[in-house]
Amino acid sequence: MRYSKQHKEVTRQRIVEIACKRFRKEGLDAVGVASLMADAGLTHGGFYNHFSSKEDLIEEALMSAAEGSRAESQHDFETGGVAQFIRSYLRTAHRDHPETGCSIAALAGELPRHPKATRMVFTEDVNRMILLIESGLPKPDPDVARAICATLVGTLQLARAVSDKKLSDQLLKAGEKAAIALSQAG
Amino acid sequence: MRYSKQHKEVTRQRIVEIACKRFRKEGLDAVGVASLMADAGLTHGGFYNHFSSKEDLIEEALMSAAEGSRAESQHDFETGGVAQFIRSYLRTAHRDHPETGCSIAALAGELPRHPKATRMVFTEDVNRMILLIESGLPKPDPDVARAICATLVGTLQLARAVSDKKLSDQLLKAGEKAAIALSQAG
DNA sequence: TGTACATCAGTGAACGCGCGTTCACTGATGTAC
DNA sequence: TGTACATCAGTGAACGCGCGTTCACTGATGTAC
Repeated sequence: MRYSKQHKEVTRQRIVEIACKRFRKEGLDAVGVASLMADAGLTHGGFYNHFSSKEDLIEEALMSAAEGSRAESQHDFETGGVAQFIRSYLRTAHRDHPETGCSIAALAGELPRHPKATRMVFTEDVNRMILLIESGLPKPDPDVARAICATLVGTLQLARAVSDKKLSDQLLKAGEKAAIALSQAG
Repeated sequence: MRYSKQHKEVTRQRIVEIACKRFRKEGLDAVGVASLMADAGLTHGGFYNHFSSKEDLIEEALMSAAEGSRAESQHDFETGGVAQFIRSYLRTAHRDHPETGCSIAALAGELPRHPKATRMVFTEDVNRMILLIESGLPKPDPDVARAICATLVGTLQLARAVSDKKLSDQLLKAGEKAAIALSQAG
């Protein structure tokens, strides 16, 4: 079955989108190639028509996830500055839906064990997030932006990991308060 | 071969200790039962004489890791207060040696996908770390302690995940500065 | 004190399963004549 | 316009491998007599 011109690219994008969501929700290792392709309505053999390896797809998915988040983040900054971005990042809906959320928070824990190339894509995303935060500070300071980034990521991760819902909510609130204080202190 | 009275307990502790290190370094999923037992000088079949499942060992290892860190942390607090604890937590040696470091930072990313029982042990550890930080604050405030905890964990995770050594060092420095500022602001 | 036996930590083959990857194949459609 | 052929996205069986777990077995030593 030969397909129309753009067909292959459309399929490829569908796979990347699905991977992008499932990686953030289930983790990089837990999502298998076969299960991913089944989700896209295909069989696993065709995977290698689109990607040279699973690691290759991971890189693509990381880039795609970052691109998706950027639009949302920039909207927050435009409407309410860095404080709005912080509140939006640490809202309970973000904690409860990693599949559409920040890939940095979702995947930071797995990345140290992945190849350099993958970590470089991730590092790009981290740099972009730091720059975005810095640009929203009353007195731009890269160190403050780095610390706010780390606070947001750490808060979201802990809020997702603990089994106590009350503590999880408290972590989000405490992280929000501290991140906003840091952003204003400069 | 029948062994002396304490022999079984000694072996069990050896397995827990090795697991404790390797889980933090390689991740919970990446460390297999067989490889773990080989590291302890045993074969994999005997594993179930000591633990009911791999998840059971994970719980044990989490408790053991937390206990090990506590002594070290308390020493930091006694000698230099919360500022010393923060500096010690964010030193490059801690970033570079997860196997002997904080299990919260090392495993937070994997925990959301583990059973409730495991997450409860983890939550206990998080609570203890928060209480320890709070007790060292000039004006004890649980929210400040929670935020500092999140900042430390997030900073260490990002510093470990990025591929750019310079950025990694900058993150540690920025996190340290911000965490100390938070601890003093109360 | 000497012997027979019970104990049980540790062994290693085997279980079913899912993993990432390879590869010979299919067959609908675009292209060349 | 009609036919023969090349293309190539997608198929599905198969590869070797490691996983967590089970189980019949071993054999040195503690215990009972």
